[in-house]
Amino acid sequence: MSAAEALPKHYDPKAAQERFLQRWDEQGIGHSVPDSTKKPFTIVIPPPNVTGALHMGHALNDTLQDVLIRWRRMQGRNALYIPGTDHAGIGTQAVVEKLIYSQEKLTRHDLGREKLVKRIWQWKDKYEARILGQLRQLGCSCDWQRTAFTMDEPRSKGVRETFFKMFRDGYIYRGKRLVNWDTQLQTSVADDETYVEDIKGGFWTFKYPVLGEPGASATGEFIRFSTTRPETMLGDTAVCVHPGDERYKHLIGKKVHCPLVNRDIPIIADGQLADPTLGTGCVKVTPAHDPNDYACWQRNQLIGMINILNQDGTINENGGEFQGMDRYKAREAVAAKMEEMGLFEGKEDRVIPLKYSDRSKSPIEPYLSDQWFVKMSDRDDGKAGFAQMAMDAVTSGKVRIAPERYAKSYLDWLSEKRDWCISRQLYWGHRIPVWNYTFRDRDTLDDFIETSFDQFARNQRVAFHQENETNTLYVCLLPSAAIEAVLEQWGFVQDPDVLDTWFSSMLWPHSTLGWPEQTPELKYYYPTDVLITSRDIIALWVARMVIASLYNLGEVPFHDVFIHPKILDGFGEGMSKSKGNGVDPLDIIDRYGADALRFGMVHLTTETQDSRLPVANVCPHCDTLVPVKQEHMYMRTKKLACPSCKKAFRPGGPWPSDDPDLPTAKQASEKFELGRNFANKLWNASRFLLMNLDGYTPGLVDMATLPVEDRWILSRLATTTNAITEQLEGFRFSEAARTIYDFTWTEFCDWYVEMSKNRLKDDAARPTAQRVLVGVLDSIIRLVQPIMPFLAESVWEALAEAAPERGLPKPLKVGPSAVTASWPTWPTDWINADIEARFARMQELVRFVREVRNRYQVEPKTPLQLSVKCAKPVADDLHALEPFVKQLGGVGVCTFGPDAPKPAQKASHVYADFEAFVSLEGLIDPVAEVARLEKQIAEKTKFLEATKAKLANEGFVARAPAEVVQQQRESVTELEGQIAAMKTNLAELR
RNA sequence: GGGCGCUUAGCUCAGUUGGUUAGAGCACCUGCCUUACAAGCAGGGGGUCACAGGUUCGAGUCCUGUAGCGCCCACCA
Repeated sequence: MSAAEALPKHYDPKAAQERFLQRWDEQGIGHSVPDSTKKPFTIVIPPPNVTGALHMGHALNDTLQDVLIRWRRMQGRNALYIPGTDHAGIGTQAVVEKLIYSQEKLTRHDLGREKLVKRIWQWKDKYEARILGQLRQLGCSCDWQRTAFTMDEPRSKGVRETFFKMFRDGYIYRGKRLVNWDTQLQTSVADDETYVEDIKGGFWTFKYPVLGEPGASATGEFIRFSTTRPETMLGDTAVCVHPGDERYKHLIGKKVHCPLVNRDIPIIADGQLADPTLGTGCVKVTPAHDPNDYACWQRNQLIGMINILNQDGTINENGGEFQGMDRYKAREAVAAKMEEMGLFEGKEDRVIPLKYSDRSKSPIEPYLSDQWFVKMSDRDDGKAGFAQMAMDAVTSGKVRIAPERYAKSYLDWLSEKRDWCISRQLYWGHRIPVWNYTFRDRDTLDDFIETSFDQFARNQRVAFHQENETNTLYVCLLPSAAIEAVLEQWGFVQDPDVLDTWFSSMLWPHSTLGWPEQTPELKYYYPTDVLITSRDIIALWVARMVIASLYNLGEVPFHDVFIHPKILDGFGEGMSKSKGNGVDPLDIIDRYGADALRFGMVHLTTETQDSRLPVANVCPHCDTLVPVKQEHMYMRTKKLACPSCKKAFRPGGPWPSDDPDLPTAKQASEKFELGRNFANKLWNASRFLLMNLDGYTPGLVDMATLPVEDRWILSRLATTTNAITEQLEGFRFSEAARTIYDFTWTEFCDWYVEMSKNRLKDDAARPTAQRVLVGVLDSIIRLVQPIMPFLAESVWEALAEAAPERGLPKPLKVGPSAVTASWPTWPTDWINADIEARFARMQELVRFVREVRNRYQVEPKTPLQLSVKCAKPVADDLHALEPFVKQLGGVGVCTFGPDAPKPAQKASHVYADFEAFVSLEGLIDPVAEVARLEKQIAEKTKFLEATKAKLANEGFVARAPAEVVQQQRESVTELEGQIAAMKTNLAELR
């Protein structure tokens, strides 16, 4: 028994993964070093958050990246795929804080900054390892030696440098802004870190008494307004009406009295804030606690702004008698007080949307707070600001976004040119490198700058900003322990905040290459080639990377951005932790193999739409697939009974088990059977070859002397190779997967391999057949390697033993690994339309024979009289049919050629180039055959009429392309011939 | 509210600049353990391309509108 026969009948992905992951590590296939003789190809991973494990979205993203990397590497590019993770400030801190609280009942305030950060680093180490492990399991050929983390030493340097430069150049400024305040975590959160939920709330209507001329007392008139948050009345600084609203026109400019805090506030007109068609048409203005009101204040700054909240959500000293109350208590108290004063007009219940913090799940308060900002708008000197720079990069084509439509979201978002709040009130993150000191008065400050501070004023590592309103000096430093020490000696304190996570991720394409150091890597690999990511972070991340790269290096960070689809669950909803409908990629790898997972991912990556992934739980007791139903989502179902074995289990998913005795199901999805089956098919085709390679000798294959099937498969191979190359160039991943699948399965396995069986038994034909078979298989392995690397490597290894010298047309000694093999290219004249047409005729003949077998239900051993009258003889090609005819077993007499005899009682089949007859003697009732023929004639006639009608249409003949018209004409001729032949046969049969 | 998509076979999806009778995988039916593969082979059934208009010689494909679904952004005193 040969080694080939010892190969298992099924491809074993687990064995392959184990074996080749280790070997690739040893070979260091992903490791890349600058090499001026080769062109680089670089991709940086969108760093997954260290909050948790990879999900299917990551699997998709990382697969696509690795496909491009592996493909370009085969094309001879020096491919670098940089792996890494993101510290994900709020997310990670929240997860760890929650964990610590649940286990030890300690808050971050109990622990303090240093201890908490230490604990988060431990968490990070654990999850980073897990993520990188998953990435490796996926088969990603990353350069593990270049693994980066957004908070490691080199990346921190980049952050510090960038912040310093931006501070120095005036792009970073200190501002008081309204932020989403999480009163529980006591931090501001970004808009994208919040979600909105409808809750039952109240809708109160109150009135303020209108005052007369300045200083005068109440006029007796009232102005009515409504609110869902009465407590904010403590911070009202105006009431606002629409300038065109006749009801209130006479009141504009007058004042009302706010009795809660004993304050007189103006009535202003602002068309953007007040809508005369809503409610009373009048709104109270609380600039410090409402985004719209804040915007109104920006337009009308004279009205002032009053903050009424403490950081923990209680009312501060500006709230008068309500000071110290929680805001929700104060809401009721304020409403009661107003009622007491007779200023309450009514309350209705109303469902109101309330913004929540994604992390703490507590309601967000709009809160006035001191923050750091990056200026996005255009500069005062008229030069393009950051937002404009990023827009120009795309409109000029320096950065191409695919699919194209996403360029619009990118441009739309940037065109708002909104400044970016970069400070976060957290411990976990890059500490803001600014020290400040607030002086007693302006003179003291000026004096300090002139004297003491003078030693730093021109220091290249120091930048400072003097804030005159508060007499505060802000000093930003590049790392310098000495200067820090001096500052602290003077009483300066470092800003307690950390930077928004995106501030470090925006540097990723260059910080991973060592920037700000001028490393050889930066010089060689930068700019990177392609960025692949999901559409939800186009604005947050992609745009900012463009900005940061242009600012730091004057170059775009990448030339192409590919936005991949979103993976939805079986019901069309996005996968998320909160819905509990996620899938662990490792479950899929475990069941179907990494190759199948990758193939599935590539296959679903179409340009137009997102893809649903119906999921099933695998019963841990009996392996039955139990489809996930919608009601299992949102973690509602914690226990399921297997419909087959009746035993209980917990549905699979990303949430932790709270019942250790209940086994957890793994998850499965039929979608990955496609890839698994394909892997198996290719595996078995390889097995077949290996079993038939005895006596294989490498040798030059001469195209001119090859039989038709060889020339056909090579023509198809060349076409397929070209197609896949183009598809990958255009990020048409799904098409590439389908192309290699169809070629391998249908053309190579179903037709070519079958045809080769006969030749392999013929001593004269065997050597060439072996060479072509091996050559084509070798090419298939190469074409499939980027998508299914473990499979490719498995087959490569097996072939290396049996046919170490192979390839078309001239065999060469191959290298040790499919990963480093070259991407195929072929002579253009291999593509041969005539040969393909000839072959198509043969396929038709074969299909006829098969149809006969199936239609007439011939018993396997019953001899069948078959005769094929070829109108255009293809005698030279007939040898290729033998395996198929033989395969049918029952065909006794089979005659081909122009003079093939017609049996007396026969079924007839008419094709474009031939007529075929099968003797019906003893098989079926001729009456049925008559009926079949009549039906077929009717169908063909109907189509013929339709075609003729088309040709009779002057518009069609005049305007359709000539070749289309010609096709129709040929179709008519052919149909007429076929119908005539059928009629003759019908007459004979009768 | 603004923007972007989607709606094609029972399910999941393809469908090039409009052009012969709209495809695949799974599922289904029939027959096969044929010496690579039953995770397979051969054959077959199944679609008014969401709906209504329009442009065109010709529409799954282009335009307008309607309905349903999804995503992004903004907002809701």
